[in-house]
Amino acid sequence: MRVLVVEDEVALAASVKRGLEADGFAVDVAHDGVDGLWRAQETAYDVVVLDLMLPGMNGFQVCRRLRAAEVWTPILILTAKDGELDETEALDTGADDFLTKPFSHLVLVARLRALLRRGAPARPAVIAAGDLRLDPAGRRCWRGDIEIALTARELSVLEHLVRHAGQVVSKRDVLDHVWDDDFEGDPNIVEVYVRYLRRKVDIPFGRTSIETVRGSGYRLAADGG
Amino acid sequence: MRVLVVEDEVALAASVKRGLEADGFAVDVAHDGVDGLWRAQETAYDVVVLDLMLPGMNGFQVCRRLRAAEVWTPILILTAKDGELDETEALDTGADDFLTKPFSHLVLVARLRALLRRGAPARPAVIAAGDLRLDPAGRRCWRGDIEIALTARELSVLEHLVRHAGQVVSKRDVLDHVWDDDFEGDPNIVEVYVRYLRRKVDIPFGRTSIETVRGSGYRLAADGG
DNA sequence: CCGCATCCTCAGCCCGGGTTCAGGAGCAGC
DNA sequence: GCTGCTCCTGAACCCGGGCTGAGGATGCGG
Repeated sequence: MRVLVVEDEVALAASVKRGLEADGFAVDVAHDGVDGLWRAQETAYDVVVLDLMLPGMNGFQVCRRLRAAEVWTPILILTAKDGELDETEALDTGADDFLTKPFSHLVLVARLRALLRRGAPARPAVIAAGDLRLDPAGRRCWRGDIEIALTARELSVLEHLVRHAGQVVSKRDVLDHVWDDDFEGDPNIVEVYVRYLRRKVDIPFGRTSIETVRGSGYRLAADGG
Repeated sequence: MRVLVVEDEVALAASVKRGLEADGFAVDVAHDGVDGLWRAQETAYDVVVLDLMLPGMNGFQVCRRLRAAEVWTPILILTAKDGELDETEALDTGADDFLTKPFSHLVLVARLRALLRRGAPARPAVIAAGDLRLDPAGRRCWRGDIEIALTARELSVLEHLVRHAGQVVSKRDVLDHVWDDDFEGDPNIVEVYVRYLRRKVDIPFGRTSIETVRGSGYRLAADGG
């Protein structure tokens, strides 16, 4: 695991480096924002530890620039102040976690490992069944290269189907996962949305990805039909 | 995707609910630990967001109880304090991730999606007797590589036979396991379905996997015929 | 305020398939 | 072979799950 530590306080940087190396990390250190930004772009680090207060370019800027450059390496922000503003701003700039100084070595390692466990955020985060792709975060959907316009509900229903591709999901199941607790309407709504979906993702392409399993529910073909 | 938010601060809960709904989640809210525990057990949520500081029962307790009750829904813990103890303890009690308040909406959503992505890996769970395979969850059946279309009843009957392959199962037994308790119709129905099955899984393949044991019942050949 | 997209309701239709039934075939004992 | 079972088989009935089109309600942007 390769870590980049961007920290201008030499003593602290050295201490962190030593600690992390003892825990089996390979550690590089940058002492200012510009250098940190450069290294983070040039090298495929598994995680970046980024101080906020830096000479030249501060942590926020580094973070934003990295994300702008499509670098999605997990970033843990270090902040001296315990200001709410710092924290929210840090996370809004695309950081994945933050830690307030002073911090214990144990916590730092725990958080780094947590970030690593999650792995690179795989920003697109699309799920797929065959050539039917779906980006839950971006609320988009494609059949092959063709993007399909889906409404929020349609996409939610399809998302649930894609996440269980190959398995039969009952209408009750869809209802429970896509609609609120307090939905007490006509369960027929599921059939209606399946129909909407078929009209958009199957029929125009001459496919049959959403199969009806009479008496049980629906099944999205694992290969997308 | 169905989310349960357990959070006693009404304003925060409402804000989170609104935010998540805008991102296409179906959100239920519980305002104390007892309610949260109850709902999380009763409903198949895809993920639970759990505040630590709760009236009645705190987040740790809720988390531990859920795991003790064999509920493995991913849990994201929210903590106000930035205590080292909180974090490690949270992960020890079976939580899957934690987030320190205040947090940005973006980060919350990103983490929830990360948890969902890790979600249940869709186990195949097929049962078989020789080259006769059957996927109870997917409601599908194959003889070798050839898929066989079975109706719900047919598949239920065959499933019971496959689960007892090599043993004789009586008609009464099949009736009891496949049909409702209150079924008081013609027991001949079992014979009828055995016939349907033979027509689909045996005859076209020149096999005899379902043997009649006169006076006792039927036996599915352990090697699939 | 109007128009449009989205979400949901409703009622009618169709057909798959679960069940029943009656008669025929096969097996066992005499 | 005859009798009395059990089991097989084909056809017919009919219920209800699933599909569909139309239209009302709601909310949002212009």
